[in-house]
This record gives sequence, structure tokens and C-alpha cells, in this order.
Amino acid sequence: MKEVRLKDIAQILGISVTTVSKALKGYKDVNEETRKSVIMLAENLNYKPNTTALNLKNRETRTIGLIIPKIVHPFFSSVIQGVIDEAEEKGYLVIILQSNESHELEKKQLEMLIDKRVDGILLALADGTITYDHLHAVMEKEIPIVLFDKVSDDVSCSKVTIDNKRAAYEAVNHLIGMGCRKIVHLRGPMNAPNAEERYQGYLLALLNNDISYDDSLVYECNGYRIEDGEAFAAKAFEQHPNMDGVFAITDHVAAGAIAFFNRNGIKVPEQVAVIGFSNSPLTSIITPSLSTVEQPSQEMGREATDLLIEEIAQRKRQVPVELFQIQLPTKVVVRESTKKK
Amino acid sequence: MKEVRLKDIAQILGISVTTVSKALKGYKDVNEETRKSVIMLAENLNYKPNTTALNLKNRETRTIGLIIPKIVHPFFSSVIQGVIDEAEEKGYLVIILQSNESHELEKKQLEMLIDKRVDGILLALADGTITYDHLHAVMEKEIPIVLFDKVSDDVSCSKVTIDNKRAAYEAVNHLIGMGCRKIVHLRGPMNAPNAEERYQGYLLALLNNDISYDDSLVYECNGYRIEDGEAFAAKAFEQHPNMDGVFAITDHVAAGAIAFFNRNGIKVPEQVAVIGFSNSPLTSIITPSLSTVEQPSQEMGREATDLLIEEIAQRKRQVPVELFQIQLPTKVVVRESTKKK
DNA sequence: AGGGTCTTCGAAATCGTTTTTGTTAATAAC
DNA sequence: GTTATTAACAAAAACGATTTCGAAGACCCT
Repeated sequence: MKEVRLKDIAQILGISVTTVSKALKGYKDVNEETRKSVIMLAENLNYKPNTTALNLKNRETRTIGLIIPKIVHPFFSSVIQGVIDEAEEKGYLVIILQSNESHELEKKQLEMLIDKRVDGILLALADGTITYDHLHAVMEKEIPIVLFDKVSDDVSCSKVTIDNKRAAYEAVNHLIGMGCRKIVHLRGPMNAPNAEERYQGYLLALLNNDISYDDSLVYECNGYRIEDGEAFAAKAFEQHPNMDGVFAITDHVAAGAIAFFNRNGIKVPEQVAVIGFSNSPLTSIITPSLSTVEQPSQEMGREATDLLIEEIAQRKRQVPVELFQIQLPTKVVVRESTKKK
Repeated sequence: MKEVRLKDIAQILGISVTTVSKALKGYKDVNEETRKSVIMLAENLNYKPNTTALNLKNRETRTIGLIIPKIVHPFFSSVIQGVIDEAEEKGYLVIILQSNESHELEKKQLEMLIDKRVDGILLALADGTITYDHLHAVMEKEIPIVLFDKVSDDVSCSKVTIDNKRAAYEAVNHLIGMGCRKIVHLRGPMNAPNAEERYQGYLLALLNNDISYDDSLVYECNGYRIEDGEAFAAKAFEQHPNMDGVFAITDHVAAGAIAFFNRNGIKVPEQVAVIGFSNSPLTSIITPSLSTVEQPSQEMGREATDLLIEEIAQRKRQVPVELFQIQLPTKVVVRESTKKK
């Protein structure tokens, strides 16, 4: 019924708890005979040290916290998997919370994790997060934290992202390589760093290919749903009937654009080539299949977890912590939607 | 730097740790004056009780474990969200592990969670799980456990599933209502209870509508990918060119069937109506959009969590635990792929 | 015989909190 | 003026493990 404790083993063997503990932990000041009998008995009774007692003693829980904006999302669920796998390999378990893109929730959950005494925290900032006091508070307490995907310069900690600018550059470059000259960019909000960086990549690709920049080709999407993509593609096509390419901030927006083109007899990719971002499952389901930029989501989870656990170890060893800013490489995945001719 | 402890407050105020604790917990044998000063100081120092110490004392962690076969999967990630949300509302945090459909991993992770002293466990059985000794071991230890989605009669604990038979019945009934008479069933493996139940629902629908059963219309899929759906649809159509309906075990299989029909000029739904299962995101993305059976995934997570936490409470109160077997209602979602005429 | 080294063990402190059981002094009761 | 009663506090045990510090005995050496 009750769990076996060191005390039980000690009583049965008529020795002290100390000796039992030492026998099990391989101390040398315990007789070979007693050592064997302790280990035998522990084995038979299926003794497992009480983790909560160890947590208290060692001041560690071997647990990390993970806060993400949205769980039901191909990218993030893939990140989760990377985190869990990597953590498990390193002997850590993962507590997951969802901020729902809300600043308030993110703050509250951060506090819950700290109360829970997790050894470290992984966090992808919520869209709604505009101040960073709650993060500074974490740093004050010297609790290791690593940001990923959505990060901020206002917080000095390790970070893992993709190289958004370069990724966008390569996507647009690919469109240009396919002969596109009048490329519409369906971009994200102005205040979103990720969206801004991708926009910069778009600019750079045009510049490097001697294509003059036309401000009116850039549309700021206020939503990332398929319908939003449809609406903005419609608007863009109305204003620029001679457009020949679309670089969309997400696959869903791109899929919406394709849906609009399909419905209106505009041939993709012959008349307009379309490329998305993320390599979400829908890319290979829609017709034509969607070219996109692959984000290494699982690797992002693994890498962030790796950094975090490394930092936890450094803190424990009282060694000065190193901070890293890792940018993971992306890859253009070419499918039908950009295969001109 | 260091966390504030009761001891610190006691020393500053020149009183004992006991009194500090009592003041904070509202015991009545402490003077109003001292009570106030303790609470004030605790507030100022931002005192938070050490959770690991409480865990040890109270023999509970207010943490539950969740083991699922696959994280990157719309259905399961939605279940996860339900679990996390419900747990958080009830003051519990969730540790998530992925069994990868492996019996071995499932067993190992179950042990990890027990070692971690979680208060209870939620588990969707892995496909690979064929024996249940590891679950019986959990029950021996009187650790609350609730199975969901994939369950087994060999384990006597609370369970949450959908009513697969009824769901399938309604799906097939819908096809029949649309005029289908020669309905192909792309079913799952013989040894999978879920697949078997859905098959039974298929049978019942035929029976109730006086449609004679034709064994050759049922195909056992050995995979649930889109390509598998394509392959089996091709095979079925070859053998039954006059087929007029498809009931597929999953949306992906159904999507594969539609892809095959589209490619071969077979009109969906006019010539063949298709219905899937799960209401996964792709249903509204493909053309024609896919009718399906909606599984209440988030509710399943919430319900299972609810049962688990209730059981934890009962165990704590030494009250005899009640076991429940809940079957959640499903709903046929009609889209283009079954709208004949 | 006294002093040194080993070997083998265990008491006690520690981690931070809660709760039972005293203890003291002041007040009320008769 | 002795005995109950009450108020306000604290010591100590408990949760289960680890680790420091001693202690006791055996043995060898001079």
C-alpha cells in the first residue's frame, strides 16, 4: 500500500537509515555484506527514492516549464515535441502552458511555473505581450529562461529563432528566379518583429535583383486565416492585375490567395506564382501544392531546450552563464505553386 | 538572491517560525498585532511558500501526467489543450509525454510519471500496446488513472471515449439519406477496437435501411495517410465501378479517396459521396470540402481531466472511488463531399 | 601501554513547511 | 487564595532523503 522508504529497509535489516542510503549510493564506508543485503532488499521491495524529498533536498525539480501562445497549431505542436523529446533524453520533464497570445495569461503562467519551482523556462512570447517586466522579474530571480520563435531585444537571455530576413530573402529570390517581377507581399503587422524581418528580406531580394520597390505591392494582413488571404489577394489583384507573384507571411494566407486565384480562373503558377511560409501540412494538400519556407520547428524546440538545460547546469556549477542567440537555417521547399513552365 | 522563507520572516520579527506559519494560515491562537505584522512583512518580501516542501509534507504535487501516442496531430493537440485548460482551472499543472505508439515507451513513461509522484495520470493507449500489466501495476499502487480515446476493457478505471459505433452509424446513415446504396467502407485494422466499433456502426446502418451487406465493399487500410486512401479508393473503384459512397476511417483516408476520384474524373459527390472521420483541418481545405464526423477532442480532454481530478479528491478523502465510462456525443458535419444534388 | 590508522557504522543537521502538543502568564471563577 | 480558563506563543515531530561529523572497535606499530 504505502511506498517503501529507506526507513523501512533500515528497520527490516536492523541498521540505520544512514547506512541504507550510503549502501544504495555507493559510499565506500559500508561493509560489502551489508551493501549487498541492502541492495537485494531494495530491489525486492522495489524501492524508489521519493522524488519530492529529493527535490527539497537538492533544490531542483528536474522539470522545465514551456509557455506557448497556442497548442493547436502545427508549428507549435511540433516545437512541443522537440522540447519534450530533448528534455526527456536529458532527464527532464516538461510542464506545458498556453498563453493564448495574451500578455496577462503569459505573466500569470510565468508566476505559476516559478511557484512550482521549475528549474528553467522556455517561452515563445505572446502577440499580446508588449512590456517585459514579468520577464525581467524572472531574470532577477536568476531563473534560467530561453526565448524562442517570438523573442524580444528588451530581454537579455538566450534566444532561438529562425533567420526570418534570410528566409524571406530566399523565398522571394526563388520567385524572381522563376521569372516573377511584380511580386505582391502579404505581410504581417508592423509591430511584429517576425513580420518586419521578413519584409526586410523581401526588400533585399528585390534590391539584389535590380527590381524597383513598389510600396503599393505590400499589404498588411490583419489576420492569418485562409479567408484573410483570399481577401487580400483579391484586393491586390484588383489593384495590380499584372502581378505575377505572391510572397505570403504564412501558408494559410498563401492558401487563401491560391483559393482566390483558382476561383477566378487565374492560373497558379503560370500567371501568378505563390509561396508561403512555415511548411504546414496544408501545403501538400491544396491544389496546386504550395511552395513554402520550411521552419525547423522540432529543431527549434530541441535547441532551445538544450540551451536551457545547459544554462541550468552552469548556474548549478556557479559558473558564469553564457548567453546564445541562435538562428536556425530555413529551406525553401518548392512545390507546384511556383513551378513556372 | 535567495528565496524568502518562514524562517527569515521569523528572525526579522523576533518570533518563531510556528507563529509565522500560523499567522499566514489564519490560525486563531495568534495575536492580532503579530498577525498583521507578519502578513505585512510577508507581502513586502513577496513571500511564496516553497512548493517542494509542501509537496513533501502533503504527499501531493498538484501535477498530473498525460501520455499520448502523438503530439503533432490535430486531434491530440486539441485534447492536450482541453486537458491543460481544465487542469489549470482546477489548480493542477500537466506534464506531457509522447509514447510514439510504442508499448515499451508507454510503459517507461508511466514509470517516470509515477517516480515523479504525479497525483494522477491520463493516458490514450498506444497502438503498440497489447498487454496491460504496466497499467495494472499503476492500479495496484492506487494511483488514479483515466484512459481516453484508445482504451481497453482489460483495465478497470474511468474511461472517456466517443461512441464510435453510433458515430459511424450516423455517418453511413447520412450517406444513405443522400441516396447512396453501394457504400464502400475503408476501415482500420481488425485488432483496433475503434475501427471495429465503427465497422459495427456501418453494418447497423445498412441493416436498418434494408441494404444488404456486401463483404467485398469493406477494405482494411494498413495505413492512414492520404496516399493510402488513394490506393484503396483506386482498388475499390476498380472492383466496384458502380460504387456511390465512401465511409473512410479517417479524414486523411477520405481525402486520399477524393484525390483519386478528382484525378480520374469521377465526380464527388454526384457520382460518389465521401465522408471521413475526425473533422481535421484539412476537411475544409480540400476541394470539394469533406463531410466528416466531428470528435469533441477538447471536451474529451476536459472530461477526462475532470474525472481524474475528481478521483484524486475521492482518494484523498478516503471515499470509495467511483468509476465512470463516458461516451461523448459526435456530430456529422456536412460539407460538399456528400451534398448530392 | 599508548598512539596511530582503518573499517564500519550511526546520530544529527539539513531542505521548508505544517501541526500537535506544551508552556507560560494573565484573567476569571469560587 | 487556590483553582479553572484563556490567550499567545514555541518546541518538537513529521514528511523522506542526503551528508557531515563522530564514535567505536580492530589492528598494527613502537
